[in-house]
Parts: sequence; C-alpha cells; structure tokens
Amino acid sequence: MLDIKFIRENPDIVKNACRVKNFPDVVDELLLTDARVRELKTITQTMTAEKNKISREIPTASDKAPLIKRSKEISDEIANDMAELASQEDKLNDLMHRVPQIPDESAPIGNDDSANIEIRRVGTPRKFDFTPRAQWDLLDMNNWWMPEKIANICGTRTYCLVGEAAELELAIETYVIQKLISRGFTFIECPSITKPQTIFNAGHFMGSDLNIMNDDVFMLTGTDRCLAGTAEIILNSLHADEILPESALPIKYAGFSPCFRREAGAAGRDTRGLVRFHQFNKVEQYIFCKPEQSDEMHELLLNNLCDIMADLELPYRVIANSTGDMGFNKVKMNDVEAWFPSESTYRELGSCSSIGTFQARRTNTRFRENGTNEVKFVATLNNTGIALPRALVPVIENHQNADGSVNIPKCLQPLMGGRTKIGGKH
RNA sequence: GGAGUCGUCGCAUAGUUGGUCUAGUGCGCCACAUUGGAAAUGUGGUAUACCGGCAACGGUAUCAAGGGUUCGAAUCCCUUCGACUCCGCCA
Repeated sequence: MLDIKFIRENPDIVKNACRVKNFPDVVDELLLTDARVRELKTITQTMTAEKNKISREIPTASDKAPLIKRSKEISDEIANDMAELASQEDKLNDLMHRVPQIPDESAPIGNDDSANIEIRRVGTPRKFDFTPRAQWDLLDMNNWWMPEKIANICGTRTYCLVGEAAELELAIETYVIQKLISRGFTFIECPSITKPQTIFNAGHFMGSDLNIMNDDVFMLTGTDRCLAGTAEIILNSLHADEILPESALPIKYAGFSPCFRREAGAAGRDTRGLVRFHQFNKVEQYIFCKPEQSDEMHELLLNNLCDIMADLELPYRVIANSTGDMGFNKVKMNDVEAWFPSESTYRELGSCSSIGTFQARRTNTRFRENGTNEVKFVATLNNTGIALPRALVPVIENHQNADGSVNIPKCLQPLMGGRTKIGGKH
C-alpha cells in the first residue's frame, strides 16, 4: 500500500509504476473516490460535532424535548451521508490495495525476466575431468531419496531425503541459521499455518479480495486458515500495530519454516530432481529498518546470501530483476543464482527484495523518530537465507567425485561429524 | 471439544443502576523548578488516525473488533477475535 498523499501529489509516478509493472492503472478512479470521501467526511463530521454539542446540553436543559427532537433530525441526516461514506471508503480501500509499489530507478524496465540484467558473477564453474552426474543420478546411486515411492504415498511434488542427504540438508539449515545469528539476526521458528489476512498484509495478493486466492496458496478445507508459502509473511506481521522506538531499529530476523506452495502455474516444470515442491524448508532473512537505511540493509542482506553461496563453495551470479519480474510490492529485487552443472546454467537459489514502506502500511508497523518525535512507517526487506532441498542440487553436483561421492564444503564438515565426504563406495 | 472468568490511554489499575468520563489514579517517560552534582521532592506535560486550516488551532473517531438499542454507550444487547482457569485429549 502506498501513501494516499503521495498518490495525490504524484499521480504520474504512480501511473508509470502500474505500467512498468504490468498492473491495471486505477489512479484516476482512486483520486475521484478520495475526493468524494474527504468531502463526505467534512460534512458528516460537522454535523456530528453539532449533535455532540446538543447531547452535552441535554442533561442540564430545562426543556429537553426540542433538543432531543433536533438531535434526532441530525442523526437521520448523518445516517444518509454515512452510508455513502462507508461505501466510498470501501471502494477507496479496494483501489488503494490495487496500486503497486513504485520500483526503484535502478531497476531494469521490462515485462518479465527476459529484461533482467546480470550484475556480477562470482566463482568459475568447475571443469570436470570426468563426466559429471546429474543430481538425480547422484541421489539414485547413493540411495539418498525415494522419488517414486514418495510420489505414490504423498503425491507429486513431494520429496523425501534419506540418510546422508537428509543429514546434509539439516547441516546446511543449521549452518545458515548459526551464521545469521552470528551476524546479529534473531532466530525465529515460524508457524506455517496462518490467516489469509497475514498473507495479504505481506502484499502477496494483488487485489484486496481475499476470496480470490493467489494460485500459490493452499487453503485448509473446513477452516479459515491457509498454509504460508514463506516465513516472510509471518515475520512481516510480527510488529503489526506497534510503534517501535527508533533505537530498536534495524530489527533483523532469521525465520525458519516449512513453506507450502501450490505451484499451480508451474505444471510440468522441474518435475525431476530436488528443485520444486509443494513443501520445502527455508531460512528467511527479514529486516525492519528506517526508510533511509533500506539501501544499506539491502546490501547487507544480499551480502549474507552471497557469503553463504561462497561458504558452500558454489559459483553464483547476482541478477537485477526487471520491473515486470519483481512483483507487486517490491521496490527492487536481486536474485542470486547458483551454477547447476547438469543444466549448464545458473538457477535461482534466493531472492533479495526491498519493499519500502509498502508492507509496513498494511501491517501498521511504525517507529518514533528521535528528535522530531514523529511517527513514521518502517521499511521492510527480505532475502532468502537458504532454501532446501533446492540448494542441495548445486552442492552435490558441483562437489561430486567420479565415484559418485560428494565432498562436503568445509563450513559444513563440523556439522557432519567431521566427515569430508559422503556417498560413493567408501 | 466441555465449563467458567475476563479484555480500559506504554505498564498496572478505577470506572459496569447509560449523561460533569472531552476516561480518574499509580508507575514509567519528557520538560521545568529545587541541588555543587545526583537522589528525593514539587509543578506541568505525556496517544494514534483522519478532516479543515499557511499556521495557531478547531473538529471527528478510537475503552479488543464489528454490529445493535438510545437524543446520548467504556457502561445495556448480539456476533467475532483473543487471554486466563478447570475438565477432557494429546507431543
């Protein structure tokens, strides 16, 4: 959600944002509705003030009857205008919820990911002196998963890790959580069951109608709850309706949760391997800060993820996502992609996003500024810490040996009982 | 799931026979006074949102949320949400 004053004063900037982000432009209708709402507020408030004045006079009046009569008349007049005001306010709210966040000037303009720009590349894809195996072959030969069996039991897009691979997933999670804790993040285990409103407050629905669920959300039949697609939405609401002291900022959270996505729009994609599932585990980085700190925090979050890529000894690159690719609520977005040898390409492992005050306006999360004592909305940012089991793919593919064993990155060895490699015939 | 108690201004509380409650008090916090400095004490202040206004300021709303009764609701009625206590069930 944007500031209504900003929309009034900068309609052209907002219209442009709708255009480059591919969302319908409702700005003109919104401004008309806003004007009517303000007009009706002025009228009803003036009348209510008069009614309140009369109500205060009644207890001590010698002749109450005429005052009561007049008060009743005013009430009737107010009721009419209030009815229209309520419907106009509903309409205004709905329109406000349809206005996308303004993208940053630095973001490439474009309709989709084809307009994304690679901004840096770190590490060099390894030259194998043997024919490297794809993830599924490594998983098969080491008995690290059971794809057919688990698909029969649980359905498609579920996974089940076995033995050393399961250990490795847990080790990576633990490593990332500990790393973020060491960098001042507070570790939070988040629920996955939540209310649709929470998802809406994170800006993950385009419109305001909660009945039109995003294709990616699982509703829980017979309840008013759904499954969260990411800990981000829980973390976002953690300080809803609070006024934080400026000294508390920035607040940094590392949230861990199972994540649930319907993947309705991805039919047929990534059906093999450990890339795309209805349920997966993710460590999410999340920051509340002052708006002027946002760019600095964005770099901090991005660096954390890049450092994690480096710790896992993976070649990776950083992408500047285009306006059409970044989504409804974002100011700017940088994907981090790791090298997948089996596909000879870089694939997304994480996504770093600046949201500005967009989410904070929906959750009403604010802070009191030192000196001026003014109450302002905080800015929020999020980035992946690590998403599993997807991150397992480049780890096992890049670090594989000719015998099918996999070298464990140094940073994980202490968490794997000191082993330096797993799998193969050892 | 069953039974009961309860949700008031940052915290703790008063207020529930509807009308000086534009919500009192204590703590906390801020300013000033007092002091060599501090403590203690005293005095004053202490919310958010929106509307109007250049501003000073004025107005409206908010006593969990929503709706209702009434000229008038923190106070009465209904619904929802949440908390606590017992019982049942369980990790």
